[in-house]
Amino acid sequence: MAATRKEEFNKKENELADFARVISHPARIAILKEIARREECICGEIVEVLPLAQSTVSQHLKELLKAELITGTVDGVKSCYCINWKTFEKFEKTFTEFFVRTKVQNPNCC
Amino acid sequence: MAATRKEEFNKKENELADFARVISHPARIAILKEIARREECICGEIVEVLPLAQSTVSQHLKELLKAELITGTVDGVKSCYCINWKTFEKFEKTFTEFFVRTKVQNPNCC
DNA sequence: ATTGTATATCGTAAATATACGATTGATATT
DNA sequence: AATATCAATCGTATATTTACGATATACAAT
Repeated sequence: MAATRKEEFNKKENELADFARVISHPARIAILKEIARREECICGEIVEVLPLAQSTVSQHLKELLKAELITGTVDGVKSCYCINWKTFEKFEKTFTEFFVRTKVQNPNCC
Repeated sequence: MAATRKEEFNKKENELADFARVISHPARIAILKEIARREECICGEIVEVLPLAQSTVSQHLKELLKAELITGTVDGVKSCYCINWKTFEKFEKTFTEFFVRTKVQNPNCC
């Protein structure tokens, strides 16, 4: 790239694109599902389940934290992760809105 | 990377991740919205509206075609693009299912 | 036939993402 | 205090993505 042109698009478009990027890797989806399934997960449990090195899982967790899709708390030497349901709902709403609004734009659809 | 490990994740996870990747750039979202709004778009109209070079828009269109989110037909010297609503619905369903199922996994949520 | 127009493709540069091993830091155990 | 364990971070290699200009191709208009 010369330089990204993302700033030239509007906020909604960038927000949806950013949200999509967060879940655009199967590892991050698997991590989210695992944490949701267990209610809360220590990092080691996630590493055990995923076919990736510990450092790679840690990187993916960092991405999810940055997006605030999960929260992380230190429990002694371990790290415990939970889904941040508030953000999770926000993601869901943003995607749903995109799909619904885009369809509505086109009166002949469906 | 050494080599991607995506094959090691299951089909559903990879499908959702792939779908997310397609809409993980604001230009592609803007293109989809523009096509939906106009019902059908010739390439030039999209290029006019987007803050990107013609060749870059063409690349994004190719991505959307590859994902079958749009269809493209040649009309003389011009190219006309439409939303492929069938795939569009499939995307919507896949995202919705992910959000709903992940929430259901966690009985204490909401 | 020549010229113009629209768009896809090619080549390339640079940014970003993904993955891993090694290291670090912090706590827990002995 | 010494050692073990867990997880974050660093450094690095490589793959992928994004962007553009230049070029090629195909049709339209003159």
